Formats: sequence, structure tokens, C-alpha cells
Amino acid sequence: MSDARICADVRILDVPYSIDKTYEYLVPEHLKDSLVRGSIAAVPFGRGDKLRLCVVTDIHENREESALKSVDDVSPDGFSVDEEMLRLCGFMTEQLLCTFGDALRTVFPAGVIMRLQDGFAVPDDAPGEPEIRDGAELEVFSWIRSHPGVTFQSLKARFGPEARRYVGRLLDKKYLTRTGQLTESLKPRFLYEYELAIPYETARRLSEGEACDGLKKIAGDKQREVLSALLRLEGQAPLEEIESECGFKARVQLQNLAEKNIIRELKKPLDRNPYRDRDQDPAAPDYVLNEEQAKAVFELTDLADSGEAKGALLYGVTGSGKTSVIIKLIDHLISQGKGVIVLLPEIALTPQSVRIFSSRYGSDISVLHSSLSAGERRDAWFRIDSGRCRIVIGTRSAVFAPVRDLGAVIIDEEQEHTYKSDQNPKYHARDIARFRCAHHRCLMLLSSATPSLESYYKAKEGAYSLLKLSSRYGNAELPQVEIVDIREETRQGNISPVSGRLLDALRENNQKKEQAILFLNRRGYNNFLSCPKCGEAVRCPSCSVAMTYHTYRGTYKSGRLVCHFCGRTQPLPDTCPQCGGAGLIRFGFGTQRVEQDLTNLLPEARAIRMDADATVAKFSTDEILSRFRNHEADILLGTQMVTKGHDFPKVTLVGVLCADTSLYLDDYRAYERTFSMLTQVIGRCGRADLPGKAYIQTANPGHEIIRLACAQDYDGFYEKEIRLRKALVFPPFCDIALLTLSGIAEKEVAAESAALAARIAELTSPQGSFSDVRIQMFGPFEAPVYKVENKYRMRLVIKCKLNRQTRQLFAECLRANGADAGKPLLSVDFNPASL
DNA sequence: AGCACGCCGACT
DNA sequence: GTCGGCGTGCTC
Repeated sequence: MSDARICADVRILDVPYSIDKTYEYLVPEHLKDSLVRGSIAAVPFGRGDKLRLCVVTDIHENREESALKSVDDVSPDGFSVDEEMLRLCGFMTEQLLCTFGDALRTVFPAGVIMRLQDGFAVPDDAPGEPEIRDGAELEVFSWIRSHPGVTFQSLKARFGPEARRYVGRLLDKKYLTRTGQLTESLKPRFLYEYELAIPYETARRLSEGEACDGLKKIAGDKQREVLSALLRLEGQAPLEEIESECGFKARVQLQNLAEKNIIRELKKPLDRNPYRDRDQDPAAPDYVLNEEQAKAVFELTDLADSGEAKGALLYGVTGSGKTSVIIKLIDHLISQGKGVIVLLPEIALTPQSVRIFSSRYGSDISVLHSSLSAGERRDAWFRIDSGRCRIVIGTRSAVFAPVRDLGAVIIDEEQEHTYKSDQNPKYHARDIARFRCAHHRCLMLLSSATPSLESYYKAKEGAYSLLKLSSRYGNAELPQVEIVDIREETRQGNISPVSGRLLDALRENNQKKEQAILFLNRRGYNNFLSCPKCGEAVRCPSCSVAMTYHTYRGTYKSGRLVCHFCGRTQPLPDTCPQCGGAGLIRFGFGTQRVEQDLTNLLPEARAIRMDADATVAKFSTDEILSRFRNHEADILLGTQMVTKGHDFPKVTLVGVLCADTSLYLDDYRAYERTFSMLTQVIGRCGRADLPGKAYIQTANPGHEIIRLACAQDYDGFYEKEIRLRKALVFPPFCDIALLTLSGIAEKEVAAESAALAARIAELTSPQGSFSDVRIQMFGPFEAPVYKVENKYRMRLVIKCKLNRQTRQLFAECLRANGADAGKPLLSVDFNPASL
């Protein structure tokens, strides 16, 4: 009679795609209570029974006699992945073809999931004093005996790579066992506080060197000083305050006093929150809505309260007050006791948005973005999970925030490509939001002045409720737009990136004491360095792109070449690396060059530059923007960063130095990008009572996209573009799967991608197992940047309809790609941000 | 991905 | 004969 055994289905973390599936383990008696669905546990895996991290996906009874291994350990703190996140991970593995572990590590910040320290120890029942002949082996053995649980890492560091052999032999002979310990990967930080453990009067007398109440007098001068400092602080204070009160490091003294039971140490977990102490606007403005906005709020709250999963698109021209609508919606949800996630394309670029939210909701919000430290992220996660804050505002990954009773996910500027992850798993925040909103039966709100074609199409088809805001707030007028033909400028001999007309406008603008924004989509000083002899541009040695010339501290001469793909820098060569010719010429211009031109041509205006180079420090963007806001500079010059939703009342002039850079990219979204970017940047000016003016410099003054953007005619753009997409069959009329093979060995990558293409062709042929799958395959061809960081990349672009079957097809390709180290690696990206 | 197993050549 | 190299195949 065999009792039903309790078994656990688990997904092992950190396994390659090809072996990522459910494994079954026995749950030992002593873990029966602590192991639940969602637990993080350690299980022996593989021939060597090496302990691995896993997540328990199911617990069930099993009467079969099959030999199963047993779960070794479960995370002690009782942390478990909740139902929603477990399902979300499952959803991600299906949708994105990633491993369950990859999904889990994306959903949770690194500091939240336990770490497994696997090591070795000498078991209690070791067969006596071992007979080890080899001296080195004996040395390893004794070391392990005196250091139970040592990791292989540290053994290797101590005994060199041979350690593996000795450990292997010792394991065989059962002199060693494997140990595994689940440890917290990130410790919570603590705030130390001290309080009196004895009556005040007693302490006072002790601090004056007397004996009292059976307590001996305190001998140490410093201890007495610390004690009296604590008394001045009313008998209880955090460490930092005590130290500043007595003026020296008081840690040891406090510990001594605590040992004598004169004071007590209180250890409180510290919530690392860099935004807690940041300035808050004391008087948050009340948002008065116009009729259009009020109607939108009404409809949105209705959708949010429907108790069903809903999607809505808030489409409002720049300056139409989408934020006010969003705030009113959040107010409503909060009053219902619901939580909210607000996604922004980039937090660093929108300190203003953060300020609006934090001044209104104070400590009820958490801000999540990429420059938080691991500890800050961990603490934020627990803060949100505990329900201590209900509003999360953050970038892409904030869509995973464990907000309680989620009432809505709001995605601002939803067309931005930053919502698509650029590393595996390549999820889109919109898809995750849709899943979570379905789970919570709540509202997903997309908001934009220039919605993505896909979203606007869905809204028109009725999948999303469409809410339009068509009037600019306060009846501000759209800026007057002037198109400048730069070919004409060049013909007239102007080699500066700033045209004569724009320069005049800037001068006039400056005289009126108003401000201007200049946009140029290129960092650095010169675009590239070219050899007059062989015509070659200087390329990055590890990537197949031209390097950009960057100056430092504004000196034109002392620059370096920088690769914008891998970040490599090198000094300016004297001669051409290709042919050895001298006299390399710098071509093209970037933000640094424009900055210098401006100081030469318009010395009276103060220009400030904002791009990835100028904003490496943590809050530097914030600083640049507030300096500009305070009118410490007249011109804000920068890359896409300056196009985002900042609202500067005194900006009345906007200049786009080259509107065409993104127009001719080999990408079906090139027009959409250009349109969106131009519309946004033009919308930066003339918001308040001052009318605005925009100058668009282009080599294609007649180009329809540029014309439509200048007229801020989104609907016109949409109609034109959607027809094109339909005719050429591009999203939203199909899906695109981008398969990339990358590897060090160029020939192998080429061979592998040819083989992959052949395999897909075969599988989808009438004889193949996916014969009813209809796809259109292009390639293989070299990626637009063929080599990056010494890896060659070949691609297949496949147009198809994404469904279970097509995903299965690609999953098969991934599994077949296997795991051989050094072999070309296949990765799949569905509907990539760019081609 | 690890890791063990297994088969082969170079050494005590 | 044993040690250690690397190719092959499996992981509840």
C-alpha cells in the first residue's frame, strides 16, 4: 500500500530554452507546510544533482511509483510568487518565447528573488578518516571540512581550476556532499535607533559619572558623553542624530551602553526611497477641466468602474491637457481604494511629470526607473507590495509593479519605442499591461498626441474606446511653422547647421528675452571622419559603423572618436587606418558642433546642451531642465530628449536642424517616427499666451510627411500611412517576426542563418509539419549594423500572423538552436521596435 | 547551460 | 595501467 505522495511541479530558473519545461519533484515531509504554489525553492537537477533555483508552479498528489528526486529547500522568508505573476510568467513564455526563469527575472527586480549559494561540505556520516593519497586532494578536503558550505567559486579561487577534479573525486567517494543555501540576494538596510532602557533620572546620574540604582559608574568619558547626548535628545534618537549631537562616531560607545543594558538598540528596516525627501510643490494646482476634458474623465471613470477589462486611447493634440484628465482619473481610482500604474517613456526626461504627481499624491506614490540602485528597487517593490503606496509612476518595467487592487494602467506617449524592451525577453509594456488589466478587470489607458498606427487602428476598429481632446488648453494657438530648405542654404554658401533664417529668428527671440529649443538627432561634434584619399570613413574596430568625433570640455582640438554602438573611444588617428593617407576630414555635425557654432554666431545668447553625453550624472537632466526653466539659459539644444513633454512657458521658438535624418531609414516605421518627433517638438512652443514659431530645416521641403507634421495633422497622416501599410501588408495588417543569429565566427553565422531559412521554408512547405502556416520570409541578410561588439548578425524578417501555430514554429527553431557555447545564438523578436 | 559519461592518447 | 583531454547526450 503506497500512500499518495505529495509532489511539486517546478520550473527551473536559469536553464536554456531547449530544456525549459515542468519538472516533478517529491515534497519531503518537513517541507510540506512551507512549500506552496509560487514558492522559490532549491532542487537537485541534472546528473550531478547540482542544486538549482526553481519556482513551484503546482502542488499535487501522485500515486505513481516513478522515481522522483526531492525538493531540497524552500526560501525561508515565506516569499512566494502570487497567482497573477505566475500566470503572467506563463503568458510571457508563450508570447515571447522566453524561458519561465527569464520571465520571472523580468517580472521581479533582482533583489526580490532569493539567491542560491551552492557549495560543498563534509557529511556527518563521512566514511571515517579518509584515505586520500593525493596531497592536493587532501588539502582541498580539509579546507572544505573546516569551511562547510564553501562555494565552488571560492574553491577555484583558492586551489585553481584543478579544484573541479578533486571535488569530483571526493564527491564520488562520498567524502563530500553538495549543500545549498537560499540566501537573500540583497539585504534590507536598517535604521539604528537607541532608547533609554533605564529611568531618565538614573541615566542622568550615570552620565555624570555617578553610580546609581545598582549600576556601576561609567568609566569611559566618551560613553558618558554619548549618554548625555541621548538624554538631550529626549532619550530616543537615531544613530546619525546622536553622532551629530556629540560630534564623533558613537557606534562603539552605544554598543557598550547597550551591553550594560543602559540603553536599547532598535533596529528598524529602512525604506530606501530617493524621492521621499525631494521637493514637493506645497500648493498643488487644482485642475479645472474644460468641457472636452470633463467628458473624457467621465467616460474613463465609467470604463474603469465597469468591472470588466477595458482599453481606451486618449488622443489629444499637444497642449490639450491630457495630464489633467489622467490626474482626475487617478483621483477617482484612489477614492475607490484602487491602485494605479502610470508609465512614462523616460523618467529622467520628465521630472516635471513626476513633480506633478508627487506634489499631488505625496508618499502615496513610488517612482521606478532605470537609475535606481538595486536596493532602492527592492525596497520600492516591498513598499508597493505591502500596499503602503498605491500609485506607481515609472518607465517600462514599472508595468510589473505589484500594485494592490489595480484600477488602471496608464501609458503616456504610448507610441514611444522605449515601451518595447531591447533585451530578452523583448516584451512590450502595452502587452503586459493588457494582460494585467484583463486579470484585474480594469482599464488600460493609452495616451498620446500621435498614437501609434497600431493603437489608433485598434481604436477605430472599436477594440479601444477612443477619446479625443482637440482643442489646445487655454486656447493657445498652434505655432506658425516655417520650412527652411537647407539645400538652398548650402547653395548660398552657408555651411553651418543653423540656417540664416533660423539664426535671425534666434537673435530676435533672444532680444525679446524669450527662449528657444533646438533639436538635432545626433550626438557628438562631427558625424564621421573620412579619408580624402580612399574615401573610407573611420570605423569602430568592433562594430561596422563609422565613429563619431566628440570634443571634451568644449575644445575643438582635444577630441576623441566614439562608437555610438559599443561606447568604445579612441584618440583621433593622424592617418587613415585603411590606406595610411593623411589629412582626415571631419564631416557632418552633431549637437556639440551646433553648440560651438551658436557661441560663435550668437555670443549674446546662452545655450545649454542636453544629450546623452551631457546627462550622465543621476539628476543632471533635472538640473539642466530647471536651469532652463529659470531662464539661466536662452537656448536649449539637444537630441530627442528636448522633444519630450516639458512645458516651458517662455519658449516661443523651436528649430529642427535636420528633419530628414529619420525619414529614410530602412524601416516601415520611419515615417511614423519622423511625424511623431516633428509634431512633438513643434508642440513644445507657444503654449501660453505667447504665440510660438517653429523652423523646420529639411532637404525635402515638399515631403508630405514633413508637411503633415508642420500642420500637426495627425488624422491626415494616419489616413495616408494606414493605406500604405495595408497596401504593402505591414503592421497592423500583419505581424513581423525578426530572427537574429549572432556569433563571433562570421562564416558560421552565415551558414547557420542559411540553414535556418531552409528549415523554416521546409517546415512551412506543403510537406512540412507547419504546412498550413502562411508566412512570407525575407532574407537572410546582414543586420543594418552587421557587426556589433565583434559579433556578426544575420537576420530573417518574417511577415506572418502571430498565433499559437506560428509561435510554435519559431519555438521549434529556438529549441533546435540548442545551447552549444560559441555557436551562433538565435533570438526572436516579435514586432520589433525597428527593423 | 552544466555536468557526467565515455573513448582516446601521453605519462608514471 | 591511470590521468586528463574533449566529444556526446541528458536533465523530473
